[in-house]
Amino acid sequence: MADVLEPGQLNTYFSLMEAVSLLQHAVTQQLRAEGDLSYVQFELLARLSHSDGPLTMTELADGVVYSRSGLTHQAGLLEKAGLVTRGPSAEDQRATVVAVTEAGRELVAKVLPGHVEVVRRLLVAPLSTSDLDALGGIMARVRDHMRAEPPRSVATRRSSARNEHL
Amino acid sequence: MADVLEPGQLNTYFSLMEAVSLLQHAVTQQLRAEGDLSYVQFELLARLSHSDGPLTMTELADGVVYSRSGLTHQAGLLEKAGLVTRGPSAEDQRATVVAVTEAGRELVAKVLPGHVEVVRRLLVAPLSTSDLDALGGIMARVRDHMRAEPPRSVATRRSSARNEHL
DNA sequence: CCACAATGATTCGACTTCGAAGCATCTAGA
DNA sequence: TCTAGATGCTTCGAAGTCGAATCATTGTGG
Repeated sequence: MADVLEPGQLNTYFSLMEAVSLLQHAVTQQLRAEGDLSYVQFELLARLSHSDGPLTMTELADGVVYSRSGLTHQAGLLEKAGLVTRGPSAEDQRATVVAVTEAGRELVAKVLPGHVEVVRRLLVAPLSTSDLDALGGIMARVRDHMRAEPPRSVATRRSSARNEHL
Repeated sequence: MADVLEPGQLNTYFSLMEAVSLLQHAVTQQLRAEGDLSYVQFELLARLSHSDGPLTMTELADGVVYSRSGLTHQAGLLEKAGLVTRGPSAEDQRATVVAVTEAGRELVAKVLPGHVEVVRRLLVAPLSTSDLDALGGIMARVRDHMRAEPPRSVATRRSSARNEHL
């Protein structure tokens, strides 16, 4: 293990960060324009739409934001917009369960095609099928590795399960 | 929209976004802990340290932030911290040229090893050399494609290019 | 039953980022 | 020269994120 990275490895890191930054900016613009949603809001709605039932705030936060307060804020906005509902949990009075409303599902369905189109145009289009397969495998491995790595005192009070899809 | 993305392509996109989000969060923590710098501030200092001479605000902003006002704010903070200097340009009275100070160079030198170490541990470690090479090539291609792609309603008023709409 | 810690969520303040509007300067054309 | 538009940067307000502190509930030990 070398102490210093090869120059090419650093360049890989920079390319990765800049490309994703550009992609993130593009999809953020699209979501704001077509659905008046932030990227996080879209992620939350998509997660709720895809889940079987309502989720608690903690389950919903996992993997989307790095602070609970941020989720509280966004969930409040989504509730005010009529896209989700919040209510007390039956089992645990401390917990708040969040459910997507019909309007929320419709909004996701409305903005999803445009979202996918942006991804297709910016990420999929310039790559070959084998490139995409390779990228998918590589990033899944990196992601899993990071999830497992010691959180290093990240303030997220980790909960039990980890969601896989979406 | 008959040809939506393959499920695997969408998963590639999600893996990419989540992995980079985790990586970004990790390096941000490291920079804040070891140098009291934000990621953008570090990028600006690194860019200035690496350049031959001072840069104008516009040159400095290119590729780092998506708004000029954000750069103005950060440059002000860096100047207040004594890490950069700002002064009028000789050729163009409108322009502000930014130069890194010795303290700025020293701070970059101080935090860079830890920064590289985080990247090595989270991104490089779980991948093989060939994976890294492939990733570098793929992301460089994606990045270049996005840079060329048009509809960046980004406020980057480029020197020679001219945007038609919006 | 009663402290007391752990857990789920919210409130609050500080910081960052962006977009629109504004000011100053440069440039091109009549 | 004079005027209008383009360009460089800053100011200002709105929105988002995070961390620390806080409130409420659950669980545990005496």
